[in-house]
Amino acid sequence: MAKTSKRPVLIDVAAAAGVSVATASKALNGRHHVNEATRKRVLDAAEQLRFTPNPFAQALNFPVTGTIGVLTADLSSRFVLPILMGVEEAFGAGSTSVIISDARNDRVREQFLLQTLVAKRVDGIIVLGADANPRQSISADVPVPVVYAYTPSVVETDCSYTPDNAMGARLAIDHLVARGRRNIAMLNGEPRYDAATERGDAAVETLKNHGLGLVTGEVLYGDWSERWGRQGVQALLNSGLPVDGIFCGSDQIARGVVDELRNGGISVPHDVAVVGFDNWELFSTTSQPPLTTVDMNLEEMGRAVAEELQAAISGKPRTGNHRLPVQLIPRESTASLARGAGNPGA
Amino acid sequence: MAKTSKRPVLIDVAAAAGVSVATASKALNGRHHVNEATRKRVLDAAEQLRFTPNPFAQALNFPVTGTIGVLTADLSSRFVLPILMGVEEAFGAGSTSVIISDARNDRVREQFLLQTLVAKRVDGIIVLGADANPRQSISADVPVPVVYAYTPSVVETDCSYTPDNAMGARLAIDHLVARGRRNIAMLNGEPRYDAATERGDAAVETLKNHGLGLVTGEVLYGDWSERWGRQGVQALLNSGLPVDGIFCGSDQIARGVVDELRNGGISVPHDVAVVGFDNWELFSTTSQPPLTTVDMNLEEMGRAVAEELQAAISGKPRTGNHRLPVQLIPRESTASLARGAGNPGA
DNA sequence: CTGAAAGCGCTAACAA
DNA sequence: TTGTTAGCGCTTTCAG
Repeated sequence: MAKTSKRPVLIDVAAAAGVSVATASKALNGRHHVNEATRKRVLDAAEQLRFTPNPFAQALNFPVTGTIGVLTADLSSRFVLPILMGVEEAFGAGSTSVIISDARNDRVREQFLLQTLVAKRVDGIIVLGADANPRQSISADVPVPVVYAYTPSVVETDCSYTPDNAMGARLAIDHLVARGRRNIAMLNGEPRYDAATERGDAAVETLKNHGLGLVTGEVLYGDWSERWGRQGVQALLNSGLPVDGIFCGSDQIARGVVDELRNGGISVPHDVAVVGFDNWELFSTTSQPPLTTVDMNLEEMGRAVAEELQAAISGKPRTGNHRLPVQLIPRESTASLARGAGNPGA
Repeated sequence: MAKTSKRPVLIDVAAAAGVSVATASKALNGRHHVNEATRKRVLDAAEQLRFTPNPFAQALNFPVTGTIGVLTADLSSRFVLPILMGVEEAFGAGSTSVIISDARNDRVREQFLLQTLVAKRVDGIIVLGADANPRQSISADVPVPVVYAYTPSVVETDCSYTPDNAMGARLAIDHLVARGRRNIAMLNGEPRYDAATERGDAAVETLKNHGLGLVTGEVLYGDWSERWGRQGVQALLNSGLPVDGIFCGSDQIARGVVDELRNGGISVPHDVAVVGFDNWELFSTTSQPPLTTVDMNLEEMGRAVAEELQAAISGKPRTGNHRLPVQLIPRESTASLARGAGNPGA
């Protein structure tokens, strides 16, 4: 019968190289005790036939399968995607494939997807949360290592990576103070999010270390919207307080703040310097002026989590919640007055 | 030696049920000629042992592997994610896993990832583009079916799904005309994108069918930004033309348009009705007023592409570029004057 | 209706 | 250094 042009398998390579499958296997895998000339012959044959080993057959012989699962709470979340990209980058180049499953904020669906991942024999699982509040642990439901990203697990011995929100607040406040601002207010997001409270608390503490306090006495909490940014500015203006710096819990808030200040005829950064949070470029770079903001390095977080999972899979698990350093991205909303377009005197 | 608590395998199930592996296999897979009582015993045993078949062993016996690859040009693209979600939804529930790889707009990297996917024995590949311009075909480089989404392949016999941009423009213009607008302008995106020209051309043609023409004589092309929306409005105002409706090539443009009209003291929708494109909710719903816009049903596209790939894998391939219907989402930016907050008199 | 045995493609003892 | 052989876990003829 006609030779159906199937993929070449190891036997074909072995035959072409005039050796046994065992030798071919060893040669291909760089194992010990293979004559260099023989190895070369095998490699050439494999090349010629465009042979790629069947990963399913390989997986059958090994405890690890070369696939990991990413379970997202909500794929459409703004914070999930950059982390996913980091994960993909860390694994994608190598021989590990990344299977994604999106729970769509549904616990039942999540449990189902988890079982599916386990059935597929993933070597490990990354859980990507959409907010910073601790979540239920899945580690006990699953026979493989799990690493949590953005959202930590409530179980302290699980391994999680979350952004260092406190560090972000510290950088922001230090920056404002270094820019000569002393009358600082904070317009924060929703207090039910740990991300908000961590930033708020750290801002207060950092100010205290500078011998300062918030000009409003306390952090102003609202939601994460532009609208709240605008409202907050209104409130500040109405209060008559001498504000010269505003630290916002998110770039969206900051965007509203900057817009409303402009509407009120107040110059940013000359009269008031503004710092955002997230470095969501859609807002931070198109704002007028562009926003100084805190970047959580989410892609980096993805990479870190990927490496941590790799380590756990190879038997070197780490535990606890790791705070990933953030960085300040200085832009014009806090530019030095000397260089700014504002009043050059003083 | 101690029984290391490994996963149960088929032999274990067979033993527990007191049958041979062959029978167990048949029972589990609903094959012919298995006594109902026996089948039940096997199923119970499997349940008890929490047995899940090793997919790698299964794949070794079947031509299909139950995994498909998604190759994205740019994971961070706004258009890619919704499609990916649709794909994930269509496959994720079933037994097919979705492996993602992000080429990051790098041809070399793309080729590499492609080979990796092939090496992993995916049953098929979905190529997710980030813009509407036709792209190079990969179908010849790869021994499995390929379906293109958003970005069609230049090869006409390849199978692609793209949004029906012309339909979107038609819906938008029909809607404006139905709202009584006769002096319509179009502020479009960059002309080097097919998405822009398709929308522009269809808008002109639809107006002609209504016995109308663009108030500016021709489509105004710019880029996809808010800034261009604002500039465009300025230009229209300066021209002194009696504009009462603006169709925008994107929601970002529309957002700029609405903002600038408001700054100019012109009421939306009373004086000028505005229609956007994309239904990017970040802009379309937060705009003041919220934007009537065209939704490309990208998640639906993801589902359609997934089904098409399924079909192709099971030997029923289709070819050609399929235009996916879009829909108009009416919001306040084109509300009826009678119901609007504007001048209630006529 | 059931089971023994072959084999999917590969790796790893063990001989030679 | 190389080849022979026995599996990995499963499905599937083919006898019984």
